[in-house]
Amino acid sequence: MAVTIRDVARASGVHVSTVSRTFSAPHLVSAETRNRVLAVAEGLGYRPNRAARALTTGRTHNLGLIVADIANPFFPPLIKAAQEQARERDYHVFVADTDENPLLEQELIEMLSKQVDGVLLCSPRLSNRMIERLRAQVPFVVVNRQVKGLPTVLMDVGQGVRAAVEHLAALGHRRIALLSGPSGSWTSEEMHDAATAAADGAGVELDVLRPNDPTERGGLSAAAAVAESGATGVLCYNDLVALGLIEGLRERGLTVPGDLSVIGVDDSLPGRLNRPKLTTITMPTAAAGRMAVDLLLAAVNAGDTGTPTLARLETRLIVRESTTAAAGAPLPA
Amino acid sequence: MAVTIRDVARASGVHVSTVSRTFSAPHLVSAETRNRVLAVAEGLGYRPNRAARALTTGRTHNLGLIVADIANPFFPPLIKAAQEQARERDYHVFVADTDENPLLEQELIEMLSKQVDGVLLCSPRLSNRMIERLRAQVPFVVVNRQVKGLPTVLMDVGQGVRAAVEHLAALGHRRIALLSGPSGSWTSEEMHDAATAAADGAGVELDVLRPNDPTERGGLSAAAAVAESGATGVLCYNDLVALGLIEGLRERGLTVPGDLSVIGVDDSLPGRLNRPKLTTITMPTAAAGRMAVDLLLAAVNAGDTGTPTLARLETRLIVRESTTAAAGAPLPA
DNA sequence: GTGAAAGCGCTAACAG
DNA sequence: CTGTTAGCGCTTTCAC
Repeated sequence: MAVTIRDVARASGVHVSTVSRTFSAPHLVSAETRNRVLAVAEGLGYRPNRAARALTTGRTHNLGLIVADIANPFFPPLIKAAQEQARERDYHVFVADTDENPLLEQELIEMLSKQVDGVLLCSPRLSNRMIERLRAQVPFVVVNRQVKGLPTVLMDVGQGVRAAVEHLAALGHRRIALLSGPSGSWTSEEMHDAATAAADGAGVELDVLRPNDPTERGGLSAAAAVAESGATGVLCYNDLVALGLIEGLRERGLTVPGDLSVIGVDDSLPGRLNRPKLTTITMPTAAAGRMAVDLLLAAVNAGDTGTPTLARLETRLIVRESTTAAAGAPLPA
Repeated sequence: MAVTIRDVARASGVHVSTVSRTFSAPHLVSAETRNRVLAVAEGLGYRPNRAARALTTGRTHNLGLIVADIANPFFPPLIKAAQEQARERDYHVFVADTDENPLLEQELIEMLSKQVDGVLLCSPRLSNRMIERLRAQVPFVVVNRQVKGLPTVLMDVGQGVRAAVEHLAALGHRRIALLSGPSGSWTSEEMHDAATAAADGAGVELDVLRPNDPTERGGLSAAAAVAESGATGVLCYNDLVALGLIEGLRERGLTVPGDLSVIGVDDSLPGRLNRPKLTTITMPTAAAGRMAVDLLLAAVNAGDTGTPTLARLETRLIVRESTTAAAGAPLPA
């Protein structure tokens, strides 16, 4: 067995509770005793057992982070930022991948609930009803979806989408296609609404197309429909879809941005490294991860009272190389 | 407070120990009692508290997974596979990012050690000495580095590197550059040794160049050196470096594979999506993640006795579009 | 097959 | 400021 509080107490000639206090409420211990205990603990290599502590305090100092797909380049920066922020606040984080499967998501939440002080739900696939039922078991913060009454971190794609549509319109594109994402995706709905409004405002046509899949495969298989739509500008659900689309268009002899202008979402690594460099909408995923951790910790420590917070993070368009003036249209001044 | 074993006991008219057995040793309970307890537990929404269980059993059913950089596309598939494998075996996993910082790595291991049954160390930056010291606190499995006496999962880059060098030689490249990785990287050493031997065997020149950084920036800033080296074939530490290099070369008016052939390592998403599609060496990261979990669990359950295991996973060359015959050389039959 | 009792490592009143 | 006592939720002998 590892060294416990009892070993330290014995070796430093004090009672266990004094050792306990040395670690969890140092100011209640005389400097002299404290130093002695600390020295002994150090020497013995003592580490408080957090699980045991959790049993009495009711605080595990652990968080759960549940994402749909770790391998989707959208998530790693968020995961990285979240676990870093948590660590700085002395929390550890369980990361679990639901494989886009709502049932698994629910099961994971339930399994984890006893072991964490709160759960970060990123782009959950669970129904709102289910989420509201589960919240009795453990505090949540939801990222990238709006659930009534829960603290939420939203990345305001609408902003970026409007800018994107206006950008395309300014380049002379009169017909724009929107390759939207999986049904049930909050982001996809937001994009749809913002794009519709912006297209209306800019006086351009908007075709809404639905790929199978929020990945390069989805984009690839949507290429035919895009080509037939007559659109010269395309806004994609994410960078992966955009990259797949570009590939699919190329297979049809269409070039980007020569024949069509394409815009992605996420500002992901593959998009930045692609040729042409992808024009895209930034998603502040790292900031969202940090903010979500802070909101969760606040909810945990405040005991879930108070108005549920809603953090809206800004997105913006980054113009790179995959968009240019429509054929026959003059470059804007 | 959540519902405990005591609530279930009371509600089903049995002693707590019977409820306990129903969950942890069902065969010791009569079918009748068991069903009743189960039904009551279900109704009450009871979930065993794993932390409390850990206190008596000494098994947390948690694992730690420590990686250098979650955002590096090499890791997400490994993380995903590892946590999935763990989940199937009823384990949860803490994921922690060390930011390539050995001190942080050590601290994370120590903090996590009491809370997990074992730790997966991926591409650790810690010294061997330190790792050996820490192993007293918690069982390890090391991925992508060889530490004497510890269970290890290695991806045999050497294999792929030999194939890569031979591939370049067969295409008529007489001078090959190796853009190796950070010092202290086991993979980089392996690549170096294998490349040297293979170049020797194939009768081609090998230049070894050291980029700053195992990322696209490293490749970008190595472009000048590569161009000056006179090499017509380049093997890079990873896909990111390769992609950065290609970009840097292009800025110098050099095209790939027209002027130089470039090979990466990892078979990562950005490489697959790039144009030209990157010729690369597969790293079976997902398999490594699964295998590492199994080795760790075996070590944990065997009590760390027995010969430390060494799993060597195969790598292979995937020829895509970034390599072609050297200028003036005929395509091989 | 089930109950009683002790204890895992730690914290939290309560005394003193 | 420090020791005493009880107990967190669960498992595990040991009886019966």
